[in-house]
Amino acid sequence: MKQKITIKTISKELGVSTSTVSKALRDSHEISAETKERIKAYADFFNYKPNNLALQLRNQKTKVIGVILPKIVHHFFSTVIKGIEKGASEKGYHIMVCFSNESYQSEVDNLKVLSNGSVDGLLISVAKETLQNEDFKHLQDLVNEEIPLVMFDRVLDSIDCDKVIVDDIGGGYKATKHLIEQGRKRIAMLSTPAHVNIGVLREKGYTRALKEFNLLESSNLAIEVDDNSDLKEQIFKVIDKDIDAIFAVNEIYAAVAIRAIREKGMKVPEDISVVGFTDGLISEYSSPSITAIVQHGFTMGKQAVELLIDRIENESENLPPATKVISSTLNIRESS
Amino acid sequence: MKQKITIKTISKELGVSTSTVSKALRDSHEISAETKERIKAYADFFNYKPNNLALQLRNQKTKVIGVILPKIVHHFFSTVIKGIEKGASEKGYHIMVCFSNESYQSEVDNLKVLSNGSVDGLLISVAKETLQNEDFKHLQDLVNEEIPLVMFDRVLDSIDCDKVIVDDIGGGYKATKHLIEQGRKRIAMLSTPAHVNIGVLREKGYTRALKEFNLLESSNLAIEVDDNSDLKEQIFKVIDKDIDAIFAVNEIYAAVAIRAIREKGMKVPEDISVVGFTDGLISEYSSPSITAIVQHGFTMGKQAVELLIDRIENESENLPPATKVISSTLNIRESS
DNA sequence: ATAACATACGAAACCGATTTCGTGTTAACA
DNA sequence: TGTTAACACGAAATCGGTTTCGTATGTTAT
Repeated sequence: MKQKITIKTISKELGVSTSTVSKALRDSHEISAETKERIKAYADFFNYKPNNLALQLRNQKTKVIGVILPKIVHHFFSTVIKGIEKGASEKGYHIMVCFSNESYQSEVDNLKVLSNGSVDGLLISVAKETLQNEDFKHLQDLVNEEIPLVMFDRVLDSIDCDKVIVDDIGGGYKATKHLIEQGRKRIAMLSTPAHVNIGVLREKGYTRALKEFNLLESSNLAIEVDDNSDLKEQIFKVIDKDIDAIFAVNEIYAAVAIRAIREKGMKVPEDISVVGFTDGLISEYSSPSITAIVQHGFTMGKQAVELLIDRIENESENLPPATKVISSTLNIRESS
Repeated sequence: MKQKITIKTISKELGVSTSTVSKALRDSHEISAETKERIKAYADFFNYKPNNLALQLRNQKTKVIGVILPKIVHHFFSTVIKGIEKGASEKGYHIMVCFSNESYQSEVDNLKVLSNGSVDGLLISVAKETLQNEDFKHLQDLVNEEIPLVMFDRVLDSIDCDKVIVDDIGGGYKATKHLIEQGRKRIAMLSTPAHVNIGVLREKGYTRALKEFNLLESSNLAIEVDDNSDLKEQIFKVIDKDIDAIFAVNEIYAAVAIRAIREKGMKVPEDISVVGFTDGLISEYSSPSITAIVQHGFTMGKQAVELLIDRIENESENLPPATKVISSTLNIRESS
């Protein structure tokens, strides 16, 4: 990198002190008009730009927000990032993104680096491994150090900070209710293993809807999908239970379910309706297009970052942590 | 944020100088074993972590790489990011991600902020608007300042820096050749407007394949899709030209094409084969699943960042700029 | 003529680290 | 006993800015 021009360079060249240069560039009244002119002209000509690091160190703020995500190649999370970036840039902040890749150690490492002055605050969605480990010391430390922190999507009850979550229960309820209103009686659910929180919550909504319509006895066909064995085989078994609808905990399960149903010689939605969770490109462009619960990732990201910036800029107020719930909506398409 | 513990705090508390503390923590031989012990114990106990900003300012390097992308909610780009992050973290770097949202002004603004010392180098994929404007001053400035820069995917010939691109011509060629080998004779292509480079290049590959098999007269059915009017209508017109295959410039066009073909009462792949470009979730999970050119975004991101870090760490060598071409492969599925 | 004050600028501290260089103490050696 | 070297540590410069405070000069009021 070419040697950058600094205030010191300018001050030497023009025979003034660094304080004068600094003040002149910031248009201080302490400096005479002609001196200002001279300095500004010189700075302009040589394309002087103040060094960010120096400013950040001096001001004790970076205007950078750290974001730690479990993964990126995922429609929901990339939507969340977009929301975060939008909200951040609107308030003059930049974002520094790291990925835990669902790994506990990665999460800890990233946290350590980011929390050392590089950022003014952190946005975190916890890795799966961390959820399983149940070791949250790194996050508790953050809270203890009073570093502004907002958790989103995958949050921990035991950590005392602002949170933004999707209304998973409500989503599960809406999806199931929709199927019931379409006249479906035997509604299966493809859920996740119990340690993944979202599956549990969405299932809760599913059960609530069934209960409300007195279908708990006849329906209640939830299975926990095992990611380690073949997905389609597991779905085949569900189909064999003489069902007329499937509520899938995510888009991919829904897409694979449709394929499985067809392979069994049945039609969607005539024989079996399918509703997914997460409204991404698959739901939109597959044929038939898939009815799905929209998670509003963009809104979630934007709200999370706004909450965080609010914390950062109004530290003194010391308000108690808040939890925002982003409600989900149903996008009805061809599969139901 | 709670007042952070600094070297100065430690030095005051233990009655030694800051130099001693710094040296002790870095395990310098200049410091006696017992003093080291005392200082380390204290630092450990109060969870001392050196301030990143101070280090970065001192060392004149940040170990951060700036990334500017046109968009994020896009399978290809999120894959690229993943590759970038992987390559970066392997070498101890972090990434700072910004989005231009395809806007020229956004790109310029982001560039300005990042290039002021916050990062050691930059990775850029140019915004559409910038490509149209043909105003590349901001990028030329970067090169003039000798800030390490690697452009990827959407690159500019006129800027003298390292580049990583997808082999779009080869991809178009492979896709078309595959269709020809399946016995297709009248192959349509859904391309982009001429100012979008990728469409032009992929079309070049398409034409080359047709020429090679002497189908240029009979086939050569490329249309430029107009994003402002209805996509499906445009595809209907193409189908009416009595074609037996479609090569779509991206996944979405391919998915919509399949839907249009079905609505016309024809079958995929029996009546019309479809091949897409960009192998994302849509191609994988739609039914029929879509044969597609895999772009290897991950590889592209990883190679780009490795090229960049090489530049950063071996500045002195001053090698001439290189351009890497990531070759694409065909992933054959049900649609062809 | 002198006190009072505004003007225009510089010196120095500060943000939080690292590192070079200098120095006082002690031990070893001639 | 005097010289030298090793040891252990501190002072100060540095990275690139900002800001407080002090001060020389000129202007105005008394």
